[in-house]
Amino acid sequence: MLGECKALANETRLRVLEWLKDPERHFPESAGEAAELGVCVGLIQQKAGTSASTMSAHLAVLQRAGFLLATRRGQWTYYRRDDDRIRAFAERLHRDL
Amino acid sequence: MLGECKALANETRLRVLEWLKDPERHFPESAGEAAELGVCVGLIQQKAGTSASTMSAHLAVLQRAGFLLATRRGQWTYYRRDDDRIRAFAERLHRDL
DNA sequence: TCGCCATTTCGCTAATTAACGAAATTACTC
DNA sequence: GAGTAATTTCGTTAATTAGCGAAATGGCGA
Repeated sequence: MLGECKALANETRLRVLEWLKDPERHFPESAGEAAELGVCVGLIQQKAGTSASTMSAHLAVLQRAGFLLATRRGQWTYYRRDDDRIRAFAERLHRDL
Repeated sequence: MLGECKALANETRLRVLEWLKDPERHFPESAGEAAELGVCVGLIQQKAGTSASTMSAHLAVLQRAGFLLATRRGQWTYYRRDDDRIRAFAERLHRDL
């Protein structure tokens, strides 16, 4: 609960979660192949306007909180939403908050 | 959204919200009279083990986020949950997150 | 009015979080 | 195996948040 809330308590991380709801729309460069794998760090970092290392840390926080899934494919790491766990968290909040 | 999440991103504040779900149980000293008004700062502060000023700041954060309602009665300020707005927030999170 | 009590505000210090660039790591490509 | 590109880790600095005690405020009651 605390970890999840802390993960959401940051502008940049909220925006990333939002973008990943519709990757096609927010990352048109990322077309085709890796659509269901998610979006690679470089593109997210570029769109957010942060350094690569900063974005890497943000994505790690979101992953540890259970909101994102990461898949390493060669030299790229693709991130996508873990909608099941996001929904589960929202429901737990609705029950317990 | 950000403000609400930040408000929840703190152990002490989460515990206060939890306690106020059942004031009778968690604040038996506060019996009777002011039951529906809520619980005064002093009792909450004492239970949490913080200074009065620290708790005052936490309660202000929760109030600004819309999770608590405050009623000043004489020299006491009583806090209680704003369950309507808490529920509304949980639902918005369920929709938008 | 005076003094007291609960609460809030102020000024400050410590802890946590965010950010960067440089260096290290990982994994293709040649 | 060497070179290259993407990502992560490391070390550091800046910004935000949490905490306290002391002082100020607001309101009761003698």
